[in-house]
Amino acid sequence: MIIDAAERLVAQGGTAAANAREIAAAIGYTPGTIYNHFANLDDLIRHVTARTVDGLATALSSVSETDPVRQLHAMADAYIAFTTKNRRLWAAAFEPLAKASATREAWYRATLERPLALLQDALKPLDPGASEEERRVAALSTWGALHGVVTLVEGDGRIGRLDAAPAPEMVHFLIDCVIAGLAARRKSARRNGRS
Amino acid sequence: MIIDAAERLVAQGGTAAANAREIAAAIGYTPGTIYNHFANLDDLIRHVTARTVDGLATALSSVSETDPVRQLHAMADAYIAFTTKNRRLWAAAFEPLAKASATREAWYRATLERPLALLQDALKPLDPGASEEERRVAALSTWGALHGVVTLVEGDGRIGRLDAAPAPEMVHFLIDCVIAGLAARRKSARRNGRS
DNA sequence: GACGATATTGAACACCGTTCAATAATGGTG
DNA sequence: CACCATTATTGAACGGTGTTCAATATCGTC
Repeated sequence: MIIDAAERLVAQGGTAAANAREIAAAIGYTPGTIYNHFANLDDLIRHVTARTVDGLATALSSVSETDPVRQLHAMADAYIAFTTKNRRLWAAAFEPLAKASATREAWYRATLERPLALLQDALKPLDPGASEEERRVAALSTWGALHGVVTLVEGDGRIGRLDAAPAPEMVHFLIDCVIAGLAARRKSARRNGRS
Repeated sequence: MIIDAAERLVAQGGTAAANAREIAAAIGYTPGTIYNHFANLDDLIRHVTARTVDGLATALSSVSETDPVRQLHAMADAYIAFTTKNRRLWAAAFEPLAKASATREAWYRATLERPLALLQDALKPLDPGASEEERRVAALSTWGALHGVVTLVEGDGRIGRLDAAPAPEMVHFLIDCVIAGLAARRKSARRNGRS
């Protein structure tokens, strides 16, 4: 319930709008109550972020193309669609923590792993020879690439809104690059006498 | 002089440590003075960020390998080295603005363009047939990819510090992907009967 | 030395996250 | 039902923040 209210406020006005007094007012309580259920505001917003990440994972998992290349591109589109639709929620996920919050709790790490696992699965058919470790690196690199482009093109930090092509086009370019990169790796691995 | 002090404080303790009273104390003035020279704190930190971006551009421009592929990888290394060495300054560049600051002034946009232009030049030999526009997209995508990986692996926001290979390895993987992607594009362009 | 322009001040304002003793509501037990 | 222990909620307070602005000090120039 508290998380609901916080989520709504962040979605509307960013973390700045989701202050203790506003959240409390939104649910008819007083600020003190929040601190009986969460260690601090960062902790609360982290729960909001967990939901957001879960939402991304759901959005990504609802993509199901048969062709691996199409699948990857469709996931990239879903990623862009989700992050632009939930702009402020997504931005909140990357804001600095005032106090080092407990971002290492098992349940929270597991949440962050979900979208990563989906990406990893999608990459599998494109690089069948790779180890789990290699695939994880590829998946994280790909996620990072998507994230970075969105930040640079759509983000409104001190660096951001750099003039360029629309984000989807750039992201598709990068996806094609990753596909080409994986293909090149397979080829060179075969040349060096691997399985 | 104000910028100097702010830069030092951000480098040491992040933007949280660079508050008006601390900055003023560091230079022997009072908070009010800062507001005679800058519209607000965001504006001041933006000047700090401009310096940081300039520093990155300088770091990137000092890379000069003869082989284009080596050049790109060396630039990626320089990027990682710079952003990890100046962790807090770099993080400040992507923090949200409290009040929509004037991030669109010409001199500021020009500063942001500097590292991008260097990347664009480095990409030139790898995709000689591309238009300026295409190259800009490629450069921005590449920057985004680097940025995203660093954020995911080294960032300490609510999403960040995801377990993976060290950032340099992942970044080199991505650079190889971009190179492969550009090569693939050249090939397909030639196949389709281009110059 | 006097005067206008400029720079600096410091106290105040509104707001923030957070704490905690006091208070209210709750629920199980005889 | 009455009782009490447990739990939840409160609201006032504290120290901190960015920011403003009339009053003050400093400076350059004639």
